[in-house]
Amino acid sequence: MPRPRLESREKLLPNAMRLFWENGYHVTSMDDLVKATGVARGGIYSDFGGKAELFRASLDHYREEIAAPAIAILYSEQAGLEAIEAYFQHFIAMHKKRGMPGPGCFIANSMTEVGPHEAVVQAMVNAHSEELRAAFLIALERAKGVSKTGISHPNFDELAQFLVTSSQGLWSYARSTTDFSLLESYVRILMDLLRARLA
Amino acid sequence: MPRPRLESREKLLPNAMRLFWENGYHVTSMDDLVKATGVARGGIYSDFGGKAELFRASLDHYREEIAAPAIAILYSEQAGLEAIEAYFQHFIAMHKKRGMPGPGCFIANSMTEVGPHEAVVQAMVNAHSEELRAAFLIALERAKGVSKTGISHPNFDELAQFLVTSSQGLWSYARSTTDFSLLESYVRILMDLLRARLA
DNA sequence: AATGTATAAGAACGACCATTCTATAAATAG
DNA sequence: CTATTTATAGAATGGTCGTTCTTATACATT
Repeated sequence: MPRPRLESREKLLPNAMRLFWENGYHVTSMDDLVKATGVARGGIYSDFGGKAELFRASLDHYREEIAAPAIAILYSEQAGLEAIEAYFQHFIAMHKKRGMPGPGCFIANSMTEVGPHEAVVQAMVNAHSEELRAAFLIALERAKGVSKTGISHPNFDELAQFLVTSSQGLWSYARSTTDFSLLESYVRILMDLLRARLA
Repeated sequence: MPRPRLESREKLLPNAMRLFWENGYHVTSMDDLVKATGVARGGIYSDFGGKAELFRASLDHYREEIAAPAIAILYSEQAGLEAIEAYFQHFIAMHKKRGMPGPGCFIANSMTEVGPHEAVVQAMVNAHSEELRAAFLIALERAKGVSKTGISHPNFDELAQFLVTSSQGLWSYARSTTDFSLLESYVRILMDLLRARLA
């Protein structure tokens, strides 16, 4: 006898994620969410409990649907440095499609806006950073494998964390500039620095 | 006949700046500002006009009182790379004093939270980034001067912009981690990469 | 066709917010 | 002392927000 699940309900999370991602937590109102998702107020509350919970679910959804496939690139079979470059190009291609200024990285945005005030969000952000750091480390060690070098190896653990930290800056910039080439330039320089250090 | 300017009024801007810096625009209420600054509601409105204008004035105050002295380090007489390292150490020392997680960079925070929704703020943020980029470029060219190198020079304009972009990530992280050594590690790796590329 | 449930639409509520306004005190100038 | 200006304290206002509640509708099962 139950009425079947509507299509709008299935798209609730992706649509909510997009709003929070683009506009942030505080600027996005429940009214915005109702209008953008096509789901009634009551539906959102019965499915998620409230705005804060929906935000957390959106962040989880981002990690699964957007971040995870990107991180997977770092585990691909290619040589280490090429995988790192592909990781960045993957995100940049997304911003090329959407136009600038872009939404940046939902997780990086949340780190700045709500992380310091919400322990749960902060934990999710840190978990993502740790995942990303581990993936960078794998790729870096593959790059080390083919190094013929002269100078001493860098500290790869620190270098992996550096890549995580540094790339957050790129996503911040993507939100504030219309100059798309800034993103490409960042990757060019980053790869140049890595190659100079590891070659 | 006029009543003299009170001390609390003079500290209005520094106190407001601190609140916006630590908590962001939306989380900071006029009530918070009244309590933290000791200035009556009416005083804030007659001096600045409203919350949005006070925020902009706070951002300007940050550029003058916090950012400008830091940027000045990049113009100091020391060799280029040492000036760049000193710039980062200066900000890190501030976070060491305050404890972690720290406030990050007020401008970087604003870039993420309000930049995309407020054209005036976005222009201020971009102006700061441009100043910082120019200062990094000067320091880099001083570093180039002493290079004895083998490989071709990097593109210094792009490299300066890379430093601006990358460092925004550092300030984001300062807001979300209690691990103070992450900041130091970032600078160690960054300097290591620069030295390997320019030496 | 009748029933029961899940949904939509939006009214209603209480809290909070930015802003304005009023009343009052403090301090200087004449 | 009086007048004037500047400040404080906080009440009042109007709007918006998140949340809850009510009513009506659509649909699958019986």
